[in-house]
Amino acid sequence: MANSARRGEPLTPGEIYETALRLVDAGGVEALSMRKLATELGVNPMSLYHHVDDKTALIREVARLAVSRLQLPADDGSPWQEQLRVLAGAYRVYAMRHPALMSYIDAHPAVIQADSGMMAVLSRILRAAGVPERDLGHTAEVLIWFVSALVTAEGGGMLGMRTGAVDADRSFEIAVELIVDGLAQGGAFKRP
Amino acid sequence: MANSARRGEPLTPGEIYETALRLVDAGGVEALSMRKLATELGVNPMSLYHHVDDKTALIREVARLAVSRLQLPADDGSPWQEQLRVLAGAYRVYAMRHPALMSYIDAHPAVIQADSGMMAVLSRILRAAGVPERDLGHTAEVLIWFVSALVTAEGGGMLGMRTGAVDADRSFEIAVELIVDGLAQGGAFKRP
DNA sequence: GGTAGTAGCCATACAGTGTATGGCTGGTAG
DNA sequence: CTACCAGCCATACACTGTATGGCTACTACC
Repeated sequence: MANSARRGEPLTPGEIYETALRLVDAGGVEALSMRKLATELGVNPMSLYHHVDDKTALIREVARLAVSRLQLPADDGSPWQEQLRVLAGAYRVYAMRHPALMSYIDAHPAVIQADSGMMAVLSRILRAAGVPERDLGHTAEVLIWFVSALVTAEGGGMLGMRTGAVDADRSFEIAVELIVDGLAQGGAFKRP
Repeated sequence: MANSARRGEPLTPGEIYETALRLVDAGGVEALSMRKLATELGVNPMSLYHHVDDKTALIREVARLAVSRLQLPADDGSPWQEQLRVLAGAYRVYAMRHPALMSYIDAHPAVIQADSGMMAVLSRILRAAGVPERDLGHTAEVLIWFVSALVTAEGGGMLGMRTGAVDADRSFEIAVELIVDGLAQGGAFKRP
């Protein structure tokens, strides 16, 4: 394997994705260009294509890398209401770490086919909340989109842009409590 | 005013925005380029700049045009639960007409500072639901993000991509009923 | 009526993008 | 020793947004 003329060692997928993630975090997805990434790595732009199919594949891998770092809370036996609050909080913290990437993922969710362990944890909690099996998928989907949109908006500084409301913590609290109350009520799952 | 060499009449903002909206609806925001738009209008690309500041201003105007067509239901005296369902449904129908643009607006809400009449209608309904004045802004914000994310996802064919759930109508129904129940419960607005 | 001003349009050019193509080099398998 | 090929790179193409400057024909004013 011939290594680079201007670098000591060959490129690794790891450093490519890490560096790309850094660029995205710093300037948004639109600030990530193959040329900038290459310069950052001290390498010719075309060299990247020996490790990555194309730019969309690169971003998908970067997204996967970020998602893999989502810290999911374990089942601690506490009531489902509390576990749901904790899960939402964890998702929020995670989103604040990569706001630009979150915004991209929201618009291109194909990048993550299976949401790592997120779906499993959420399903368990929803079952505990009494959501019937036939509505589990739909409900999980809805809740992920709800929370995802909200934390992405907050991370992108887009909260309060429509209404002037400014206290993000309060908005998030209201959001979570609305969901908890709605689930507890269970009216959405009544047999027709 | 010298009119075009290759067109009979001067460009109008109207036809520019209409055509741009058509392009966006057809191929997404990324399919809208100044050159394509110009060709579509039978005009030189640079001619557009006499009517539009730059591309982001163009998109903002296109978004405004689309938003102005949102059909908001009037107060018909029915219970707030019902009015909220109708409002959500109207938003959904509207979003399905311009899915690509919705996705863009969700990621760049700065394009619409004041959501036309949407905020007013929503505020009225929330007041009727008993949401205290100090939480009105936050709650409205949260709900708009909730519903907006969901219908954008549906319009973009991104629903079911995370969980495999496929019945969009059912997902939407669950979403709305969760919100209605949550508001009715009112636990989110209890004094600390 | 003549003239200055300008609205509208266009040609050219520049810096940037993703990536297809093909060639070089040096380590490794047979 | 030879063939192969992983890794890297130089060049090139089509595309993007838009800065600059020039042309033309209409309007406003003297």
